[in-house]
Parts: sequence; structure tokens; C-alpha cells
Amino acid sequence: MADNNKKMVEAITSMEEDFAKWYTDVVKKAELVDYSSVKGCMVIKPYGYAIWELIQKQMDERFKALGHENVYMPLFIPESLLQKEKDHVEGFAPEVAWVTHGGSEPLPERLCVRPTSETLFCEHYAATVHSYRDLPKLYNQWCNVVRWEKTTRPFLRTREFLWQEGHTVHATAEEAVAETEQMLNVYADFCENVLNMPVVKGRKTESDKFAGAVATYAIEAMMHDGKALQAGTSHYFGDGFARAFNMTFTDKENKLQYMHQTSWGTTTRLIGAIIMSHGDNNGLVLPPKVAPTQVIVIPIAAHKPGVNEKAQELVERLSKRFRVKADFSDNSAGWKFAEYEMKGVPLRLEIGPKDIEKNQCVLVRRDNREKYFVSLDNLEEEIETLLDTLGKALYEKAAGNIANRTYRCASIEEIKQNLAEKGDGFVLAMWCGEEECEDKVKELTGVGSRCIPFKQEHLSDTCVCCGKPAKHMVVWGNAY
RNA sequence: CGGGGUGUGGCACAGUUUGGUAGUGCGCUUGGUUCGGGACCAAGAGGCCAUGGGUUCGAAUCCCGUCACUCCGACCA
Repeated sequence: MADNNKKMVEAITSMEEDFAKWYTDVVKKAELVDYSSVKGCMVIKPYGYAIWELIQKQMDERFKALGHENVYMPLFIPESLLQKEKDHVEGFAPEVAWVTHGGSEPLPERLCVRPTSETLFCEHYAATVHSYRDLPKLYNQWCNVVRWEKTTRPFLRTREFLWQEGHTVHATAEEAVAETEQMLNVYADFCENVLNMPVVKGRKTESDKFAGAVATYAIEAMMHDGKALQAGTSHYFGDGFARAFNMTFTDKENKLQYMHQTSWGTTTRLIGAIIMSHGDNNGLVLPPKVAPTQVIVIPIAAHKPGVNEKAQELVERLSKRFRVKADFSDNSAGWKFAEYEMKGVPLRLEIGPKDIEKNQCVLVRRDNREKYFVSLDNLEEEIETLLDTLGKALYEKAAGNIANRTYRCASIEEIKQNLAEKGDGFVLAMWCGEEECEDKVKELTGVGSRCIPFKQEHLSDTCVCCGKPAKHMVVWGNAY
């Protein structure tokens, strides 16, 4: 037993020892990605991609239920098109990748690989929307984008990443604002109910908003180490892009109007968020709704007659309701236990000769390793309940982490003290609204503003930095 | 982009200081015994030592460049 424990501990670096190394160990050991020969471009392996497909499917259903349609825009953006909106091009310029040649021919105009597709959607909407009858347009696309980042980490920051970007245009500002808020809520609901990950909804400060936006909203999740991770954003553009791209339509009174616009996105970073929210020292822990395998069936003493047959029978039966696999390899049972824990499979089903005799099996939860001896007669109901319970437990655990690591602070000193004593977390403190104070807090304490949460608390009357009257409570923190 | 570390069979590493023609463990293949928490025995297969150049009779080892990974900062989904 001591030996076994030793081997398991050595399998990956423990979180407490080195959280960053733990993360990359899990990513590799759970077979989510592999590195490629281009820095920051990762091979997403079948198991990792299967998680992404489950995220896509369930998110896409929610988009479509709200009337959105999927489209596909080109990979390339001509330089002149990218430059039409000034703030936008300035914001993205440092990380844009350029194509200058087609084969050996120099291109008449440089093309960039899309870092985001606002400009393409703008061009398209300008060309195709003419009347108020054409509005709203609620488009979304699932694609890859490229941002030439300096430092990269699998899922959290890669040069090429997969995402969805919704781009909508509306006849009125009110409609566009409502869309922005609605989609932020969709993201928050998705994170909480599908990924079992609590998030803070809020607005980004002026300095932190999307290049070209009037307002940027975001959901912030907290990772196990207390650092924040932006899990989704939703932007309200007003008519800024519309004016730059001449996106007009004729309203009911036959007047020419500019369109009102939004965009919103989530990325493969969500997979990184899952890993760092729920994972433990035995590896990945997957939320049941995005687990490619929800139940792994492990035959015990498989050489004994009838065991493999029974296991196969269970797989066929349970596959009607769950994502189920069995491991019939001749690895030892212990090896399989460790393997599927590493991969974060929510439930393990053990079936051996003793179980068959008693018409039962053993179910083991990934999150806490609790064992349940369950009759084969009502197995489906038990699994359903356990998956549900496990999902809720993941949420509660993550919420507990946030509660433990939320520091309400009334002074710079208090912020420093909390961070020093308890580590990274969400610092709640009042702010006057001046960028100068935002920068100063960052400089003095190391934590930047994450967002101005919708759920405001009145901690004090004055800004934590300058002492002038406070306008908002801000969540401050270190971020990925 | 600044600072540190690393690159040697699929994986984790030793060998580099002091140049002499590559080794260990795990994994893999085959056969057998095992099987309720990472089993064991036996026999095998697998490496122009990241890459380009240089020094040398001779380079994994010394020198110069490049690339990638990784950690810590600054920037970002």
C-alpha cells in the first residue's frame, strides 16, 4: 500500500508543490494535448477534443434556442479592412499574424490571420443589411483564431485557439444592450450548470475593455490556486463599428440609421478552467456533462468465467443513457483505477465475481472516491443520481474555494496583508473610478481589476486607494 | 520582450565538468503466471544524443547561431 501511494504521488507533481507544473502534468497525462513544432500551437488529442465537442454541442444548443444562426467567415482579413476601426486595430496590432505571399507571389495587400472577426462581420452586415426588416442579425461562428502571444500555455494561452464568436446587429441600442447581457447570462449559466463552475459576472473597467467596444462584460472564475480566469466575454459596441464600416439601414420612418452591435465569445480556455477548478492530485476531475466517458466499467478478475461477458452486457445496457466505456485490457485493476482517475472519469463501475453472485456492482465517485454497492436492478437511477450529486459537489467545492479566498478590504495595507497571508484570491475593494487609482492598486499590491461585479456590496464610502468618494466595488486579483 | 532552466529510443532521466563512438528505469512486442488500488518471470525490438555551422584524428560532451518546451515578470481569451 505504501508503495502504491508512492507511485501515484510520483505520477504527477502535487498542486501544493508546484501548481503550474501540476497543470501541465495533468494536461499531458490525461492525454488532452500534445505539443507541435510551432510554439503555442497544440495538438488537441481525441480525449481533449471530445471535451471540446461536448462543450460546443451544449453551448450551441443554447445559442440556437435563442435564435442565433451559425455561419463561417474567411480565415484572412485584408489589412485595409482590419484598419477601419481605429481602436480595434490598435488593440490587436501587436499580436496579429500576417500573410504576405501566396506561393512565391507577393500579395497586392497584406492579409492577416483573423485574431477575431468583427471586421469581417461588419463588412458583411454593411453589404447585406438594408432595412429594419433585415434586423436583427444573430450570427455565430465556431472557428480558430490566431493571436501571436509571447508566452503560451496549453488551453490557457495558445497562439492558435478554438472558440465561438457571436456577432449581432440590431435596430436599437436597447436591443443590442439586452443581447449583450443575455449572452453573458448564457455563459454564466453554462459555466455554473454544465461545467459546475461558479463565476462572477461583471463589467470590465475602461482600461480593460475590448478594443473598439463601448462596454465589455465578463465572467470571472476562480482557479484552485486563487487566481482569476476570464471564462467568457460579451461586448456592447454601440454604433462605433457601424460608423467606421458604414453599416446603415433604413428605419420605419424611412430614415437612415446606424446599426447597433454586439459580440461575445468563449474559447478552449474553458477546458483549462475545468482542469484548474476541479482537478486534484490524482489528475483531472471532469464535470459529468462534459465528460467524454461518464462511467468507466472495469471488470475485476476478468479471467474468471462470465466477468467480461457481464461487463460487456452492462456497457451495452448503460450506453442507452450514459457515455460508457469498458477497459478489457490486461492491465491490473489498480492500474486502471489510477488511469481513469487521471482522466477525470466521474464514475467507475467495478464488476467482479462477488458482485455477479450478489446481482450488484461497485460504483466509485471520482471526486471523493466514495464507494457505493449498487443493485443491478436500479443501476441507471443510481448512476443518474450520482452524476448529478457529483456535479453539484464540484460546484459547492469550487464555491467554497471562492468563499475562502474572497477578501473584503478597506485599505491597501489590508489587501497586501490578505494576499500575503492567504495567497491569491478575489480582493473586494471600493474604487473611485479613476484609472490612476486602478493602476496604483496594481502597482502597490500586484492585483489588477478583474471586473466591476453586478452584485455590488457597499464596503465603504471611499476609494481604497485615494480616499475620494467610491463609485463601485471592484473585484481585484491575479489572473491567468 | 527581459531573466532563469531544459532538450539524449514512446516517457522520465544518467552520461557533458575532464572529448574516445550511448546507458538505466518505465512503457512497447512475444510467451507464461497474475487480477477488489498503478503485479511478476523470461526472451526481444527500438536512439544519425533538438537543429545548423565550427574546432578536432575523433564531439551527446568544447565554441557560435537557430528552434522548441518550461518557470518567473510585463501583455493578452
